Amino acid sequence: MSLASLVRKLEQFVRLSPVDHVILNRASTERVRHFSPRVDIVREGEKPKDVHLILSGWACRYKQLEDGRRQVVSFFLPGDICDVNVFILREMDHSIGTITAVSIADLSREFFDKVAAGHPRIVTAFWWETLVNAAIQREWTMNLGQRTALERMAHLLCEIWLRLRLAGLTQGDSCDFPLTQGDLADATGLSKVHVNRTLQELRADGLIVLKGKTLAVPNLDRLMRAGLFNPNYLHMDHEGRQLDAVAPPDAAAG
Amino acid sequence: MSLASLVRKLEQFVRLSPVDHVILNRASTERVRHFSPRVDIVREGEKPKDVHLILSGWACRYKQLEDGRRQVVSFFLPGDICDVNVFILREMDHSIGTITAVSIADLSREFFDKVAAGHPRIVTAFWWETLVNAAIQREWTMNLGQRTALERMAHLLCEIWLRLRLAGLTQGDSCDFPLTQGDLADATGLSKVHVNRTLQELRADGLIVLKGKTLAVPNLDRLMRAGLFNPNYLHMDHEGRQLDAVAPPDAAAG
DNA sequence: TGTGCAATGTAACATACGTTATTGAAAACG
DNA sequence: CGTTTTCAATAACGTATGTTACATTGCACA
Repeated sequence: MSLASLVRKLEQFVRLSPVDHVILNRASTERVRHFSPRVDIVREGEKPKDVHLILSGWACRYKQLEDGRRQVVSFFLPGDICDVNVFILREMDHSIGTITAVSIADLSREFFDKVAAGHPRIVTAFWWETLVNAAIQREWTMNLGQRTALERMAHLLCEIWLRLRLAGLTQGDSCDFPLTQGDLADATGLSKVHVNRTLQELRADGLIVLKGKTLAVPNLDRLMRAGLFNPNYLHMDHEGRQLDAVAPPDAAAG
Repeated sequence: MSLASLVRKLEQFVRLSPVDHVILNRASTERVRHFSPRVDIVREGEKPKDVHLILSGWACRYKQLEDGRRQVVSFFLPGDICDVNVFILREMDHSIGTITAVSIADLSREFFDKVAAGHPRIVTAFWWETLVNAAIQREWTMNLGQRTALERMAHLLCEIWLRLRLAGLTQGDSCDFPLTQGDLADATGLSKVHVNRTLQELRADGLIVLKGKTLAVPNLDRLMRAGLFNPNYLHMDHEGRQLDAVAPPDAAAG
């Protein structure tokens, strides 16, 4: 449906040329697939073939132990790219599953080769995406290692909120929120029961309004304080800073 | 001192040309700096300028909350590259500090530009390094979120052991191990006291011999089982699989 | 070659969070 | 349109791990 979220996000950081837009647009409409909620897009152990761009819907990366313990290690929102250049690796070390119904575009190795050879601004934008994803993963490590249940949950909600907002998917102080308490448990390393307790506490403190599949954040600052949330790791502070490409000019001659 | 660990690691994955060797060799001898144990190389909030290659010694990435809680989010061993292309970002979202005395080579933006323009095998190797680091960070998320203290510690020790072995830094079943119990606590999200208890238990089970600054692993398989350790995420299984570059042939004409 | 400081080890006690179980309310479904 | 399944809510109870405190060892350095 919407390549808009990706472009909106990337352009926050690098100004893309008209040709860049055409390239991205073509790539994201050529090979589109649709998935139901709660199914796997990719499974651990498979050979990675294409890179997936989330066009609509929510998905997650997760890992599982033999005894069934499951950890969600990241969420994918519209506009997110699963892993630039994953096909370099021989096999997947994790699975990717949908939360809601999802449409994705499959981006081929050839697409990335073409980008690498002739579209340095997109290369820079993809490196930015890669570095931010790494930063998010580090922050999750911090979240699980050091924060209490309440802080952890507040932090996660702040992150999702800001990422949705960057993708243009919030309306006023509320947004769609399809995660179940079970999903939140798998993502925070807490039990479902304790997730419930924690959400009750956040509600009681007036930090969130969560009902059905809608989340409202009446006061983001307060929620951020509760989660000891420092947005620096999302590297969103780039308004007006329209970088030129990182690759040298001559590489752009393709 | 030793560029060897980096080259050894990368060549596990991609065959580098003689010219590639020269490039890497020059980059890693030009701008070398030395640091004492327990000092910061980079601080959160600073503008990233160069990329750091660890030539010798151990370092770590860490994040800290205002109240002092500290999480080590990764360890750097000889041959590790801190973050390919970090200078794309406006400021660091974490700090990098030494554990032991450390020497690093500073790799400039120009170096990466040159590599991107004319050395596709190194580009591939750097993407591999980047993707593996991301996989390691995900596994840490899993480790902190789902594993018990004993599993977590065993898992961490397995990872360090295998990474050291890949870098050629183990001798038989033992290796240098400069981490204090405090470091292990910060990395595993456990208290120092509980780290001590956990190490005692691993010792009692004959899974490790840890004394002074030396670690021995008498039976890696048993330690791996104790940590529910699946090495797939390190993507080391590439013997004989000498990939050609990912970038298209024409880009190699530099 | 002591002497001081950092690192390790241990005990007693506290608690945040997990587990199991049950209930009611929504969704999903045939 | 009833039936089934999933999800949320809550209670009672259990435990892995945290906290505080102090003793011991080891090592850097004067």
